[in-house]
Amino acid sequence: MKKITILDIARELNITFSTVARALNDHPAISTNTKALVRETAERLGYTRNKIASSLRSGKTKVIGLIVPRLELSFFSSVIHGIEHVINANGYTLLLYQSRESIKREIKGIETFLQLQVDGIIASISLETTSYKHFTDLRKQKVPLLLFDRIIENADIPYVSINDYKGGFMATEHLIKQGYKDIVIISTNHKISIFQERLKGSIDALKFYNLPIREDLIFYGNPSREFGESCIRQLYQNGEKFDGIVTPEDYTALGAIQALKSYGLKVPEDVGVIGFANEAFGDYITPRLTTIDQQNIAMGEQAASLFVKLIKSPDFYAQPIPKIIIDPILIPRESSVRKS
Amino acid sequence: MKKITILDIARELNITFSTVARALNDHPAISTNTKALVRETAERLGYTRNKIASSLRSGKTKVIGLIVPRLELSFFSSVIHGIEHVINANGYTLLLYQSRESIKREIKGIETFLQLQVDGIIASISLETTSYKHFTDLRKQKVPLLLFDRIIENADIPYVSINDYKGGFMATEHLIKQGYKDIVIISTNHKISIFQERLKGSIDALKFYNLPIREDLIFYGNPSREFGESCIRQLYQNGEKFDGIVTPEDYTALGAIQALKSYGLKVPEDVGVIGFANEAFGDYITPRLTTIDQQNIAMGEQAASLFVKLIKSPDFYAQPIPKIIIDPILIPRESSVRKS
DNA sequence: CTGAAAGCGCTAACAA
DNA sequence: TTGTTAGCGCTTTCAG
Repeated sequence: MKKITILDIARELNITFSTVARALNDHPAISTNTKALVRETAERLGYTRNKIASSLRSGKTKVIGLIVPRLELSFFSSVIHGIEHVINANGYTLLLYQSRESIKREIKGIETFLQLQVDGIIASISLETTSYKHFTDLRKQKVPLLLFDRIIENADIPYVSINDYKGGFMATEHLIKQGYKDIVIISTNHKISIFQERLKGSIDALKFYNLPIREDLIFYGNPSREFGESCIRQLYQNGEKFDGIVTPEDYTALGAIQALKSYGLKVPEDVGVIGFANEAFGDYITPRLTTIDQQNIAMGEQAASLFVKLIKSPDFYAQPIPKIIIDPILIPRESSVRKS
Repeated sequence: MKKITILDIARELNITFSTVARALNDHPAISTNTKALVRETAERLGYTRNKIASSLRSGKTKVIGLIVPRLELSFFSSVIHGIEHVINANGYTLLLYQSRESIKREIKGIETFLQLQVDGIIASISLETTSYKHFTDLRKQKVPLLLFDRIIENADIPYVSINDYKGGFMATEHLIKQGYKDIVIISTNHKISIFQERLKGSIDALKFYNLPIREDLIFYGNPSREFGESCIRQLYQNGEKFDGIVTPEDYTALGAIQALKSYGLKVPEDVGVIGFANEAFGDYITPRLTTIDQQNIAMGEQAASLFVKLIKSPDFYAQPIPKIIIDPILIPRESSVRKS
């Protein structure tokens, strides 16, 4: 079965293919009658528009490339939900690429997208990414780029993110207000700004409430269940006194809780734990995990809306570069709330 | 900054653009010298191949469309991991579309993919899907299609799946062997074959071990946490005697466990529960959830490998249609193992 | 080993 | 309101 083109439809109706093209694109200068005829014939012959051809000609693909670190994090799958919704509603299709936290793959993804002539790229950078050339180059090439959550600050690239400083502050403040005093801060050794901001927020919260900043209670590592466990192990082995744990994200918190349990410590009675990101599993575990919500779907929708808006304007990178900062929300659950 | 094309490179080197094209495609009839020269110039000028143009000409896009119900299920994100790996290694790119369990969106996804001239489609059907025309039509149009996990049987479409009958049997048998006797089977009201097979397997296990099949202990609904809870609530309200629960997937099992807990019943002491799919959260909850693993990554890799193999053959739908059936694996964890 | 030339299916400017 | 025509950037056949 040969593929049907506008030429086939034209031949069938004894008109030229450009009339057919116009009819299919709902061009105002075509009679309603011809349009109906063309549509009907298209339907009957089983015509499918060849977007490749129209993209080549028009220079627009109506495809947006999306780079996320990994789909396994429910944060990203929810954001995608939001993005996809808005993007599709505006006639765009999403092309997805996972960097798997590798800068090499991130670069590969951008390359692939450029070859495919995507109309723009939305991305959240990998944990490994410390050099930003592959992103700043896009700006030079005038390829629309918008970052979300894991953003690059001061790069004149539009972004949507949460106020991570505030999130860190809120998380720590929450533990303090629940009466926890010796607070361990688990942070990361990644240079990514969101984690740095969260850490700053945590430290400022301690300061604000006149609690000492103890370097021996601050950990730096690769956020993960394993790292959460290992921090608790170290604390335990060093005989440190502590009763609260602030983590950079929920998996680290999960690991911490599991390790605490294994040492016979009760959460939240003996130790309060708070995560970050509101991963889906946090609501299922025992005790249910207190965390900071990043308004995932809203973040996705706002990112996509902003992107769509900018891409319509004559210069995507016109000054000032818009930056949307969303407020984090504290989700208090069992892991940090002592039954009084 | 104007986009660089092979013409620019040709002009720069005083050769024709067709030589440049051949050089870039590593054509055997081009001297190593010219190739080097062309590559170097391409690099220097910042050339990016326009895949849209080459796709239009060659009729191949090297893009595979993937339709999954939803990314939030870790089963799908893991399978995607496997698929992406193999697909990329073979020079293809993945275009992702979520049906969100809606047949309407599923059809929309296929349409989008066809317009984009993807080289083929890999899909797992939505729960809502009972009519298969949009899939069987692909076969008629000779568009390569491969299904995984949620497949359509007897449609002459290649697929990769697990032996769901065996999975259902194993799950039920496991509970029986653990000493549970009054076993509730939660199934679904979806027509999808995988759930039907699991149910059959469960029932046959009861038969095999000479346990009665009690229709009042079989539930049909929409697999979800809520449905799991509601089944337990009904059982409780009806005063049914039961001590084992087989579920169609892990979220239903999660709901069941939570409801059981709320009624003061202990899992696994009073009631044993087994899930299906080995969702990531199952390992985090208390008690840790016994489940059936579907070898997600392997499934993805096998699906992609088979697809790549078939797409290279002259006729994708040549008889016999290959079907790969993977063995399910029982993952015994706390929710079904009584400490003796 | 390289060049010339046709054309993939569509959009859009210009004519009529 | 419709037709004519020229490409978009590349692949590929046929010549040389």
